[in-house]
Amino acid sequence: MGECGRNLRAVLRGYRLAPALAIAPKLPWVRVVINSPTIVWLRQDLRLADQPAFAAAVKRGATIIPIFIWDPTGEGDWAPGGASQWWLNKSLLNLGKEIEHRGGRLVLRRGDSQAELDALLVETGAGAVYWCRRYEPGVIERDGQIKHELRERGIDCESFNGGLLHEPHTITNKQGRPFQVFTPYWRHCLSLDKTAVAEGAPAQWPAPAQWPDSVELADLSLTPKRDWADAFDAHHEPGEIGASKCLITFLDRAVDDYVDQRNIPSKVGTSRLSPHLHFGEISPRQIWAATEKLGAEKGTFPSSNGARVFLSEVGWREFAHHLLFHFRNTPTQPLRQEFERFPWREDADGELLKAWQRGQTGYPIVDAGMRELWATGWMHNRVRMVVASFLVKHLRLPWQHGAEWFWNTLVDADLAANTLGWQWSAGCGADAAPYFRVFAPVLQGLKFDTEGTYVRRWVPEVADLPDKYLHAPWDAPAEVLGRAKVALGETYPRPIVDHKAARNAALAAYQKLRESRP
DNA sequence: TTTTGAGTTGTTCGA
DNA sequence: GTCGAACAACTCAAA
Repeated sequence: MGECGRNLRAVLRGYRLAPALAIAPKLPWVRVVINSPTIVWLRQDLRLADQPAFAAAVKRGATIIPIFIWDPTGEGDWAPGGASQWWLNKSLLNLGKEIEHRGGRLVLRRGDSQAELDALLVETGAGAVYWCRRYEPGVIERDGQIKHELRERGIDCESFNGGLLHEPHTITNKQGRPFQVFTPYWRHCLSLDKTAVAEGAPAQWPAPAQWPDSVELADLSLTPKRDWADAFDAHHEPGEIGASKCLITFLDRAVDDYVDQRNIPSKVGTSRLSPHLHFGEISPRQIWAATEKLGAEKGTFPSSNGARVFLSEVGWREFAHHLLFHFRNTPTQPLRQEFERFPWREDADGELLKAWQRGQTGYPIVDAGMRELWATGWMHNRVRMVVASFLVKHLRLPWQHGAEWFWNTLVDADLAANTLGWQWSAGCGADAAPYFRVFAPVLQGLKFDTEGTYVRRWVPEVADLPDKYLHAPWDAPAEVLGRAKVALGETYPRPIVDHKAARNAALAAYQKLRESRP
């Protein structure tokens, strides 16, 4: 069916078309300038550079209307959590400012995505809708329906790869199946052609004569009701500019020592790009290009281990998307099905979970991590592994509980990464930690927070303990505790589980799982 | 086609 | 005190 036929059907469905389009329909054999505006639907690609949806809109040559629709119920079971909403609010604020600097406007709407797009098409007479793809199962389904609907109505509707080096559907192993082990996956990706950085939004905005209605940012109610997130400001700078600063600082100061320093939670040894990447304020393509460029200038690329290991972390993000795309039930179900029968511990009143969430387990490194998370919306990756292992193995509580808490409290909460991380920790996912790998909280503390800087910062109750006992206050003699003004069970909890006993119970539970295999 | 070796992040035990 | 081995099972690719 030609454009005219589709336009006709659109009219029959009750949609008013742009006059320009109705008068000069785009026919395959006639080159016609399409004057109807292009809607660029922004989602998790909140940036103006390396933005293929904007690039395509520029190429189309009409006015551009960038929109964001707040549609939490349209995200399946995974509406953005509180911390993510805090970030999103700031990110949208900054993106709106950037667009305004260029003479444009960011149109904000709330409600059902399809309904809002429909309304915007009517209001603006737009003839095209472009967006960058997302990979969450619920979102894939929704977007597919929307694309189908719009195309049925003769709207030029296209989606693009804005957030990955290689999209999941383009990667398979030699048997044509999805990879389940990281190393061969990443080797394969590295053998492929590099993905080039795309063009972005125009410097001078081709603004429509009339902008469609927009709600105020505050109307999206993205700021938490309680004052929980007020302190986040001190730790993060959401937005495209913040993302660039973050990358430049990291490449400038930290990438060369990344291999060692990334494990020290008291230091800024990691890139801290995760929330920026999640919201698409920066793309992995830009990160790749910048890492290569600055490394080449310094003469450290490709020879530097730091850069290589850093880029392989970007690879883990890719791998997470690969797995989520190909194994769509993994946000709630273990990839390895036998883990459905794992004998989790009863926690009827939820006291164990609560103690973990609040950083009251009695293990300082665990509590420090959980409190950093609550206070800043972020937690150092080394500590994420420690607290995850603690929840799943020491407390033997379902990894899904941890995933849910992280989902609500992390500013970088990302369905793909969160799912991979938790399944990896629980040992039930792809390329997972072996069952016998039970992180010992005291050892991890001593190894990666030797001076105790991190624990003292987040668990001030024990700050006056000498290094020797900081990570295991219960081992300290009474007089040492007294001098440090620590009263176990009063000022700071006794350990809620005994490490050795908990470790053995976890190993026994995994043993049981093996034996009960059908 | 079959076999083989290697695989993000650890801990404990015993020599 | 240090060091290597053992702790599954499975995926993937190279031989």
